Amino acid sequence: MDEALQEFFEEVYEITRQIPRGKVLTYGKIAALAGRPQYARWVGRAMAQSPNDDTLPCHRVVNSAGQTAPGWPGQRTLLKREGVTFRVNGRVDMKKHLWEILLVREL
DNA sequence: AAATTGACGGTTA
DNA sequence: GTAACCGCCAATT
Repeated sequence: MDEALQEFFEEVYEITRQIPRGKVLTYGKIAALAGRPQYARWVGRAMAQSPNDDTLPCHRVVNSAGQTAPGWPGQRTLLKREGVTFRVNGRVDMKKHLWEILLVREL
């Protein structure tokens, strides 16, 4: 694993930790917030290898279409449990729950 | 070394 | 509204 990429992963986790209950962020947004707009796929990789840390709400990360992670049905349940609503097509109602963060980030 | 693989995204049809 | 296409880039085959 590349050193810089490892650092990027850490930042991704840090950002993910700050997503409020009932809100979601997308892979692309997180990547951009971490300073690497083109690394959306690596955010996904970061989640895939993330330990089941209770301080890391990785279930609040969906793709830009509002779709939950493939191979992880439980994500839907977790989100619903904290008040996230889904549309009929099975996607998260981004209009309501996308976390609008304007820069910031201290670390 | 070359091709394939993703918890992805924006544009186009 | 959906589906296909192309760009992305380290890791894995």
